[in-house]
Formats: sequence, C-alpha cells, structure tokens
Amino acid sequence: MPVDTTVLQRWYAAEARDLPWRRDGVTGWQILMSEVMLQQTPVARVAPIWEEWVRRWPVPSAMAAAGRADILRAWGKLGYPRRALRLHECAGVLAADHGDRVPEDVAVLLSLPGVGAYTARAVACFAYGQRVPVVDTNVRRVVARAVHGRAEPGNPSTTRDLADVEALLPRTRARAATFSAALMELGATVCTARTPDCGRCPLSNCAWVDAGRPAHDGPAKRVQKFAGTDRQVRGKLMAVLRESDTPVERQALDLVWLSDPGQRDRALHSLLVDGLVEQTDDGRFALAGEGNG
DNA sequence: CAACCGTGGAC
DNA sequence: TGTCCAAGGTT
Repeated sequence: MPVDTTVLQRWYAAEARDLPWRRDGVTGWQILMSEVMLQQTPVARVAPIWEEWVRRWPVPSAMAAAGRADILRAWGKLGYPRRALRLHECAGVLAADHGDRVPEDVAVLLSLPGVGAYTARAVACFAYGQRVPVVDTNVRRVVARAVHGRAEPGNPSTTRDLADVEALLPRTRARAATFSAALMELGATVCTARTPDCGRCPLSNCAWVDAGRPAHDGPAKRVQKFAGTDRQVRGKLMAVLRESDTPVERQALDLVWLSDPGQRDRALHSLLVDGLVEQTDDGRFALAGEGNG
C-alpha cells in the first residue's frame, strides 16, 4: 500500500480548505469554470472571479449569449486570456449540442475547447463522482515523492502519469474521488514545490522521507522567461484594451512597448490572430467582440 | 515533445 | 523586474 487511503481521507476531511467550488450544490458547469480558471492561476486570485461568474453566467447558454469583450473584461487579470475565449466557445458548444449541460463522459469532455487530460477528468471526478485518475502538477509531485522517493516528478507524460495514478486509485467511486481531491490538496498545502512541510504530512510511509529526502538529481527544469517576451507585450496591450470602453488608436498601443516596435507589432498581430483583439473599420483596436452579446 | 500561451505573490 | 511557482492546453 504505497499511499494510505484511509489516513489521507481522514486528513482531507479535517484539513481541506473550504473552497467555494467544493461546496454542496455546485453544478458541473460551475466546476468546469473553476477548473479552467485554475489552469496555472492560484486559488486566491480565482475565487472572487469565480463567484462573480457563477452569478453572472449560471448556465452555459448564459455565457454563450455574452460577447467576447464582456468575457475578457470579466476575466480581468487571471492571465492567459485565451482560456476565457475557449471557455466561451465551450459554452456555445454545450448550449447548442449538449442540452446546456456539461457532459459526464471523459471522451466527450476531452473534445471540448480548453478541456484537456486534467480538466476532463477533474470534472468527471469532482462534478460527477467518477472513478478516474486526476493528475495535475500537485498529484505528480506527491506521487513522485511518496511513491517513487524522488524530490521532483519527471517530465510530464499523460499516458504514464495517468497509469501511475490509476494504480493507486481506490476501488469505489466515492473513495477514489476523495483520494484525488486529497492528493491535490496535500500537494497544494503541505507537499509543496519549494518547501514541503513534512511535519504536517499525514502520510507515514513516504518513500522520499524514508530515503532521507534526497535532492533532485536530474537536470534542473527550465523556468519560463517572462520579462521581454511577447507574452509580456501581449499582456500590456490587453491591459490597455480591457480598460478602455472605446476603441483605441494605434498610437496609444504603441506606448506600451517602445523598445522594440517590431516585437510590439508581432504581439498585436498575434492577438488579432488569436481572436482576442479586433480592428475597427476606422483602423482603431478593441477587444474582440466589442458590442456583441 | 518542447515551446508558447499572463500575472502577481513569495523568497 | 531576479527566480520560482501556480488545479494546463494547444500546437
């Protein structure tokens, strides 16, 4: 028994954070919204926006009826705004083809825009109680330590990671769902990336601790640069457009990135290609879908 | 598979 | 504006 399910379950019941999307009565659509928002964005920043979205767009058809610009403004500074666009597109598919509900089948979920290996199974598990492995960065780290005795997980491989966790998954649906939630919670609050708090860990048989907490041996993982990248420029351009209720002149956008006009133009072009920004007939720029909805 | 897709908080 | 990291997905 590599991971003591009973101990983990008890720990989760006692220690889990009271996150709004974990409360009773939360719908599949609301779970899906939370999962998309939580892709690479911390819980603390997601929570207030999620509460607002639940009120504003309680069902997929409500969101589908909104314009992209409204969605992008409501997304605010959560980052990676293409996620908001995909969720909007997803809402349209759900409203048109799935009876305004989030499907339960993993394969169907995987076909939806912005829904990948993690999100599909997170919805299947947390919204519908299915027994499927749910593998995010927290789970990968906890399993790497507790089971494999390594400080850090290897490079992500969906097939291998899913099989890895499938092998640990409890038999019954209910226990499997709690197991996955607990593994994620443990990785998020105790078995963290930087400074794991082993003194607070409920697991008594962690392979990494047993091995004396050896340091990561392999090559250090490359951390993404941000300063000076197109990503930073895109962020600055989007910030200007989010905050303006009228289309913006080209010169106003030029001001956000003076050091490299070529890079600025490339960033703006990519935003147009991505469908985040549109150009008006008179040559100004605005969030895509301004005036729609 | 590796690179790219924002943003802000903790160190 | 240094580094690392955060419930990933798409190409």
